[in-house]
Amino acid sequence: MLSVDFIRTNKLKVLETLKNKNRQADIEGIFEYDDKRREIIAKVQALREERNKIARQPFTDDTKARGKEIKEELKTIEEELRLVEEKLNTLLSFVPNVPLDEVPVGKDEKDNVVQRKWGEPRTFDFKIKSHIDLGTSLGIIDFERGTKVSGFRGYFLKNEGALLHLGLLMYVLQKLTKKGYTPLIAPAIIKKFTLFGSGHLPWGERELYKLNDVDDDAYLTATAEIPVTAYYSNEIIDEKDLPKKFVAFSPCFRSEAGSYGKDTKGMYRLHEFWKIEQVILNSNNIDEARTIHEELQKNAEEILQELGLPYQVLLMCTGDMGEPQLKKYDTETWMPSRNGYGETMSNSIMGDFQTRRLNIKFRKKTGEKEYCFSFNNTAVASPRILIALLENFQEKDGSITIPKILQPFVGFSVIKSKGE
RNA sequence: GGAGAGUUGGCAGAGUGGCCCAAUGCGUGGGAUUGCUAAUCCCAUGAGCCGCAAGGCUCGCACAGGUUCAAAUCCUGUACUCUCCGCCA
Repeated sequence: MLSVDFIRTNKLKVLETLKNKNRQADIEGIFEYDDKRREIIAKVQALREERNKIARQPFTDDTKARGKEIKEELKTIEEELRLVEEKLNTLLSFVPNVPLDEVPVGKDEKDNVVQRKWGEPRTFDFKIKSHIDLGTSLGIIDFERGTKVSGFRGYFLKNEGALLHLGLLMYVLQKLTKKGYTPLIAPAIIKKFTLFGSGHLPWGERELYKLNDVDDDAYLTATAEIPVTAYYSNEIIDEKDLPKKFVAFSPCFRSEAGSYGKDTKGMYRLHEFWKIEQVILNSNNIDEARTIHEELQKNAEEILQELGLPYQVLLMCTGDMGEPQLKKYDTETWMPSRNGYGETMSNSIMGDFQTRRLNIKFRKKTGEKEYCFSFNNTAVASPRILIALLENFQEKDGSITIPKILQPFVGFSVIKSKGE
């Protein structure tokens, strides 16, 4: 959410953003409804003022009569205000955030800019297997029974697969905790306001699982970003307590409506996965924002480096970033069976877009209050990362070598082939 | 799921229709005093809006409605917390 003031003073930039991010919003309508709103508020406040004055005076028949009038007038005018505000907020909620200057203008993913690559994709001297074949033959992933029990995109992780999944998450949770991030286990059942707050609504409704039959204000979260960003909703944080850094676990649920045909096999696109997410709240200082963004990026890259997985980092163009983002990096990890890089992490500066919706402010030393900036980046998402892990570290005999860093967390150094 | 008791500012806590535009204390921030520390004293400290300023206004007592000329206070619903019963990991 942007403020009307911001949109007024930066109208050209906002219109340009609509074009660059390929979105639509009724800017003139916003101005119109905002004018109406101001006008009505003035009236409402004047009437309330009179009412309050009368109520503090000695009670007479005259005051009673005037009081009754005011009551009636307020009733209609407050209803009018409610409708205007509702309309204004709806219009406002569709205005995307304005990207930073260094973000490339572009139409779609083809216009993203590779920032750097790390690691050489391994060349194999044998015919490689996909994670699907590896997982099945090693007895560590069971897709058939997964879909039997859970449905399309269902899976079981089994034996070393199960241990690897949890070990990875624990490794990352511990690593970032040591860096001073607060570990957090976030709720997966969340209220609607958190989704609106994060910017997943009003745009992404189709992506979400809704628990209508149980509770009409209950959804399954798509990422820990949503509950964790809302953690401080309606709160004011002392500037000296910033930044707030979290490393948060949650299961993630995605209906993937609209992508039925995509990535239908394997562990790339799933309805259900587990993820450790980095979430930071800070002041609205833009230089600090860039620094924090790089810190989040460095954490993610360190993880991939320690795992020994080749990756590339992309600076996302305007057309391929979401509504709330000021700037976004995607980190893509090498996946041999795709013969290419696949997205495994996504790192965003959200500015005050989310914090306005969630009403999260910070108090400066001077006592002034302003909206915080929010940030988030994946730390690790599994099973997707298992694709890279299994495929990159497979051996000729079908076994998998486990990266050193993970061994203490999983309790083995190799997943042995069950014999061929 | 059932029965009962609660919910006032960062915290404690007063207020049971109009003198509440929420007392007081603690905490916090700023200042004075001060070899250092402590203590003491002064100012500020719910949210927001208007104004260059002086100053003014609105909202706010879990949330949402309602009654009333007037609501923290009365009524209804909801959420949450606590105690007990049931169920459950």
